[in-house]
Amino acid sequence: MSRITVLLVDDHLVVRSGLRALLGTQPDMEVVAEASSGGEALELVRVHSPAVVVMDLAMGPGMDGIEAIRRIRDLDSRQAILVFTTYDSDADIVRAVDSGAMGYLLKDAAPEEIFAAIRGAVQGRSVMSPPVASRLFQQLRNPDEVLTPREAELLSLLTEGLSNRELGRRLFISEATVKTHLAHIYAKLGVDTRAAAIATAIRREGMR
Amino acid sequence: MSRITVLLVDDHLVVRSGLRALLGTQPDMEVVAEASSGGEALELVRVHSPAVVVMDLAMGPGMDGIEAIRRIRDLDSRQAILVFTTYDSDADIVRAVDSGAMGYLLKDAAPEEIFAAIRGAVQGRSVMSPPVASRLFQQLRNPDEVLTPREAELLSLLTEGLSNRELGRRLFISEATVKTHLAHIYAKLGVDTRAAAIATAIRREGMR
DNA sequence: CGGTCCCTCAGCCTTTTGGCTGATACGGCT
DNA sequence: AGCCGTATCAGCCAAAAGGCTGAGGGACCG
Repeated sequence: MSRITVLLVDDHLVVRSGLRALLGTQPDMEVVAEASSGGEALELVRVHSPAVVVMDLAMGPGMDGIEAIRRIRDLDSRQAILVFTTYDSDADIVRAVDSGAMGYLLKDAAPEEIFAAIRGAVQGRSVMSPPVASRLFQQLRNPDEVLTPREAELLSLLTEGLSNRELGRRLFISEATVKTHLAHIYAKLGVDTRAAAIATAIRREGMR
Repeated sequence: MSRITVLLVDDHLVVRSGLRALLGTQPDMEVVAEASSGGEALELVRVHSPAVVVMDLAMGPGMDGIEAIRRIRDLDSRQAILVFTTYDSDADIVRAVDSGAMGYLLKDAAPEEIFAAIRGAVQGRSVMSPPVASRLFQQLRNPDEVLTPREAELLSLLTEGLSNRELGRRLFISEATVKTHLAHIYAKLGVDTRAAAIATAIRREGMR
C-alpha cells in the first residue's frame, strides 16, 4: 500500500522539523516536501501533488495561509488541506473552512489527533480540534452573535484605536450611526466598552 | 568531552520534537528532558540540572515563561536560560532579560543561530536574534519611551479591556493613580486614547 | 545630602463614550 | 402587501475617560 504523501507549510523551521519527526513515526505517511511560505507551497504542490497539505495560517509577510489555501484549491488538484495553527480565532476558522480547508488543528494537538486528521483528510473526512469544533458549533447555535458585514468592518477599524468621530469619517456615516453599530457589536461580543471589544476582537476574532 | 545537556520547555509538542530533532544533529548537544509547562520545567531542572534551558514564554494557563525563568534562577543553579519564542515584544524582551535569561531567540531563527546561542550560553555569552537586538538597541537610544514595570503591568491589564475603576481594584491603587499611569503610558506609546493604546500594545508590544 | 525616578493620590474641567428611545429607508422573503 | 434585518440618523442623559496642575513619600545614586 502506498503511503500518504504530505507537504508541510510553516514559516518556522522547528515546527516543520517537529512535524516531520512526528509523521516519520507513522509507517503510512511520508513528508515529501516542506515550504516556508505560501508561494513556495503553491509551487511544491504543483511539483509533488501531495495527498495532504498541512499548513499554518500565519506566515510572515507575503501570501497568508487563507490565500494559499484558495490558490491551491484553484489548481483543481485534489489535495486535502489541513490547517495547523496556534490560534483558534472565529474569523480564521470560518475563512479557512470556506476557502476549502478539510480540517483545522491547533498546534497543541496530541500526535494521535494529528495522525487521525491526516488519515481522515485523505478519506474525505473533516477533522478538527475540539476547541475549534466547539467554536463552530457555537456560531451555528447562536447566529445572533454573528456580526453583519458593516459591523465587522467597523470592528476592524475599532481595533486600530479610532474614536467614534474618526470611525464616522472613515466610513462616511454620522457619529450617531457609529454609536448604533457599536452598541450592536458590544451586545454580540458580550462586552460593554470599546476597550473590551477591541480586546475580544483581537483575541477571539483574530483581528490583528 | 561531555555534551551540553539541554532541557526543552514549550507547550507545543511539535516544537519540542522539532528542537529535539535539530539538536540531535549536533554531536555536542543532548536533550535530556522536555517540559510542557513552567511547573514541570522547574521540577525537571531540579532533577536533571541541565546546562541550558531552552524555553518558550507563552505557555498556556498557569505559570508563564517569565515567572518560570525567575523561579529557575531562584534555585541558584547555574543553568543558562534561552528564551525561544514567536514574538519579539519589547515588554517580553526586557522582562525576560532582567529575569535572568541569557539569550532571546525567535522561532524563525536558522538552526545555526540556535546552535550558536546554546554554545554561547554555556560559555556565558548572550546571544539574540537580530530583530530582538535591534529592539533593545532602540530602547537604549530612547529610554524615555520605555515603560516602567508598573506601567507595563497596567498596560497588560488594559489590553484585557478593563475600566479605570477595575484597573484600580486589580492593582490596589486609586483610580487617580490609574489615570496618572495611563497618561504616562499614552505619552510613551504616542497615543491619546485607551483604545489606541490597546491597539498599539497588542501590535507593537505583543501583548495578547 | 541633593537630585532623579517611580509610584502614589487629589481636584477640576472638557471631551468622549455608552445606554436608551425612537425614527426613516431600503431590500428581500413570504 | 406586510415583515424582518440592515443601515442610517437624532436627541438626551449619565458615566467614563482624558488633560492639567500640584504634591508627598520612598528608593537609588553620585
